[in-house]
Amino acid sequence: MTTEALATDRALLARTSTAERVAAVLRTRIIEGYFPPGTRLAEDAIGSALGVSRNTLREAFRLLSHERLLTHELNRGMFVRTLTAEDVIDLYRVRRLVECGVLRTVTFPHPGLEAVAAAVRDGEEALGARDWQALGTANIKFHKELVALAGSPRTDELMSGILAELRLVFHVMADPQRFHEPYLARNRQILEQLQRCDGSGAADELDVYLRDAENQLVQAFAEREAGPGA
Amino acid sequence: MTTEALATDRALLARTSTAERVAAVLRTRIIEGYFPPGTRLAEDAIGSALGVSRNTLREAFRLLSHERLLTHELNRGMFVRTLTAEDVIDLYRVRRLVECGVLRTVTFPHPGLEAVAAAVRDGEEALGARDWQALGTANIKFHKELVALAGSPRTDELMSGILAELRLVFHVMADPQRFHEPYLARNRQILEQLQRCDGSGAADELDVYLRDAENQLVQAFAEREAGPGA
DNA sequence: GTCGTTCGATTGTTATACGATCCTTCAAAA
DNA sequence: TTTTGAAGGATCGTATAACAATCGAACGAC
Repeated sequence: MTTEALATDRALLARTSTAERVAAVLRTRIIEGYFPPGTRLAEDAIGSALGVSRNTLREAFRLLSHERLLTHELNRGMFVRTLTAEDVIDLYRVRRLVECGVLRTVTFPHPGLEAVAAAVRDGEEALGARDWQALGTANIKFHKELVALAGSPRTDELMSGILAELRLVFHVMADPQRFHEPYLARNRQILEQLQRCDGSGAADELDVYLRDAENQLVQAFAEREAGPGA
Repeated sequence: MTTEALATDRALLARTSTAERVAAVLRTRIIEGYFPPGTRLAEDAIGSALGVSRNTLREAFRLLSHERLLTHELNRGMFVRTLTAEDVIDLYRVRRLVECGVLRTVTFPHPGLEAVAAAVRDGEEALGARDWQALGTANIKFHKELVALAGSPRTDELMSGILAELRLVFHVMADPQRFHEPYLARNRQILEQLQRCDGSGAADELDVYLRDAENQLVQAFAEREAGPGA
């Protein structure tokens, strides 16, 4: 009997520090919109509410600020990040660079395509059930699995951060949940191109796809700028 | 008189926190090899040596662990990251994806090429002066400027992290400083292709360039594995 | 030689304290 | 009226101390 088989179980055993658990709680709250962008997170208030000390909370804050979900102003504290139109543009610039770059390398029957297909199916089922929440989740999973085709831990982590920021962006949309709906059909089309080993064609289509989404979001930002309180 | 012109000076005024300054000191020490990979950084020892409290030091540790220069093991402390051959492979996978992806977009006279040209010149001057330290710095600057052509803050930061990790990798080379020397001529060639707006050709050449460097490093890792104490 | 126990060292976390900085308020001066 | 300056409170940045939890090594029992 070998002990190597247990190596994969190690991650399950690894306990998480208090700071990481606190960060997870705050991350969820921020993404779901409980703490809207611009909110100040006072150390005292949050710390006592969650029952952790300031030191531990600060460590959690630092974790989240590295994920770009919080920004830190010296002697002023932590704030939920407020993204600008320029941020959206940069986020989509990175997405086009990375996602399209990965797709272009798919010129053979890639085993990871099964996970991509699963994400597409999840999205289609969510559409059938009119579960917009699940649809958004499936769409994000689709793009995460696309990048995972590269088999690069660092690229995965990069994408994970980019998508976390994007969830912050989606909050500016009037109806964030339905934002993803029209892209569902295009997801399947890209999947089918990949299954035909036409990575280059898939990349070209994804490029247009991402430009469309970017324009849609930038326009939403422009409208918000025009009439914030209207 | 407008105040907008002063906006760029703001970064200079912004004081840095103690944790950031401590992180800067440790970062330098790690990169220069004073703390070799695998070294454990005890909170007490480092903290008292630098004259900062444990809390502040821990914030600095967290900064560096996010840069992947340190790894954190629960209840065991911080260690200088020890990279594996797989890390090298992944680092170069990301480099090919990002650097080549950026180059491929250069199909017009890009103003940022001046900075790239400056990095090439720096390298050539360093070679003439046989200043291997400066040569390595110039080479890293070359690649950083290549990526900067994308004009994307997030891509710049990603690349900055990748290059920091690479400096850790170079320590496995018997003669890290001269490692970069043969790539200098290829830097100029890529620059000239970019100046001819042949981004695609430059990308193709850089792809081979990076594969060569990767193989060289992976081989050095294999030799180190074979006879660590020889 | 393997297993269980003990013990010292180090980290994880909390609590407290004080100086530094920011924001607000309000009054005085131009 | 607008601007300037000062006082005050609130919050953060940092240091210090303390205790619990955990790890690693040494020791001893079987």
